[in-house]
Amino acid sequence: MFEESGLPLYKSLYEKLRRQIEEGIYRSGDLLPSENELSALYGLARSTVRNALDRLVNDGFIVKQQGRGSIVKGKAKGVGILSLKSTSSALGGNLSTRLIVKPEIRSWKEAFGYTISQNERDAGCIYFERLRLINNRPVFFDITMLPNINLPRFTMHKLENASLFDLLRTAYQIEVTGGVQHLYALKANKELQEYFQVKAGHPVLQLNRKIETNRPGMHIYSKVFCNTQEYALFGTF
Amino acid sequence: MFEESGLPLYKSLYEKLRRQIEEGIYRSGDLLPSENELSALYGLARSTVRNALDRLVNDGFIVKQQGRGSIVKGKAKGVGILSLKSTSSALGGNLSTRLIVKPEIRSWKEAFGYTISQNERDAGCIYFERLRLINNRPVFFDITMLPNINLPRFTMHKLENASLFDLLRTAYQIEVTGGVQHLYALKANKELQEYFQVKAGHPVLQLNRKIETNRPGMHIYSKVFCNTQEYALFGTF
DNA sequence: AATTATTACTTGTATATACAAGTTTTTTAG
DNA sequence: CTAAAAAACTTGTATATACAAGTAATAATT
Repeated sequence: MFEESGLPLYKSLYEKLRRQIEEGIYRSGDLLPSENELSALYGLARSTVRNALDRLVNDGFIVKQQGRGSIVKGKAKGVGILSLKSTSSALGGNLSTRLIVKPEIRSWKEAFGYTISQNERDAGCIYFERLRLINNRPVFFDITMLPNINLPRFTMHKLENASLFDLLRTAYQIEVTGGVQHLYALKANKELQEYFQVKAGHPVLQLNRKIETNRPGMHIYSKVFCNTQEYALFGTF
Repeated sequence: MFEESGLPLYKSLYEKLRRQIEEGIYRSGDLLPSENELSALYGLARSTVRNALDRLVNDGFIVKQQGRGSIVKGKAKGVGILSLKSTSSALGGNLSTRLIVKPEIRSWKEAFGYTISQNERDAGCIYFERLRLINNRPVFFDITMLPNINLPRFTMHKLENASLFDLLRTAYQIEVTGGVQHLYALKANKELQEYFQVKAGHPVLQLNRKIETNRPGMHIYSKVFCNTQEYALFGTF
């Protein structure tokens, strides 16, 4: 079944099930086929199936219950805090992104207070700024920096919506393994007042993150400002 | 070695290694004994050792590197956002907690906008409020609510520092499995102005959380206000 | 018909084995 | 002494097997 993909068997099964959940083939509350059924279906040992399911549990796609089965949750865990959600109504397809600074190669200046390694400094910095709008109203302003290590044609990709981590995972096999984050509440400065169309003194949420990946020594540095008046910064963990 | 504990073997090993890391027997950067060594040391199959190590990886205590070994990180992942850290200097032993409302049994009114199940409603609500001070200056004010299900003598325990989750894990075998959180920046109201000793208009960070546990249907509801002027809300993930 | 006991099915725990892939140390060759 | 090759480690992937523990469906009993 999975022979020619080059990926490990458990990873192929993980991606297949993940895709099926994201495409709605399995819906929230559904039971996945049992471990023995998946084992027979794809000709894998039960341990291999369990390895794939363990990762789906870790990523928040399913929960398991002894005696019952694997229950689909339907949505992935966020990366720390990343996802966003309306405080009032469901967030439809009204999310848009405006690139303030298109992805470009720079030299490193600073990384929001986090320390960067010599490797990262030598590689140079991919830098971009985005303003995100919900229903055409600006809600998030974020700055992202990452080292330019083995990322051919990165600046060619569109960086819209929340696709950065999907792009890194599917195109470069880079996965997020963890990180640290710092949160502040502050008053909007002039730049943010302009971006968010708010008055002086308006409270704004600031989120700084240093994100670890499965590439040793490669981190993603991110700074997000959020106008939480109508929309909250939302996350699952 | 672990026969009489009643716990599964992999869990006993997990707890043992976790304890050793937290007590500083293994320091950050150290290598744990290899899987084969642990296997021989405690008379366990390598799979069982790997099960324990996988959990240590998930909890952020170690990272593994193929060909090298299991490298100790030394600090656990926070529960979503929970830990706190000074923005200027290292946080010494100067953290103290003042119980504003001692743990008491109430009936449920609301749960910070989150929906609670009928089971939880029937069980009643354990409620408490805490003010946390760093160097005798108030920084966090939090309200916690959880259903009173099979928690004998809970209100007898001291709830100081960040011990709630340790208490639940060690005394009641309750572990956090995930959750959702919402973040806002807002201006301090009169109550918070008093608690934090700040002026009107001061920006304050608010964090609402619904935390899932390994007990199906049991959640912890938490609301935290934070004065981030000197200390940031800090978390690892 | 309702209750109880049994059975079948589910995930959880545990062991044993084998080889692949990556890293470090040791040995060997120059 | 240096550099390459080999060996001896490490974790990663994969299979096969067995029984325990929890849940759901079925059969038996009252």
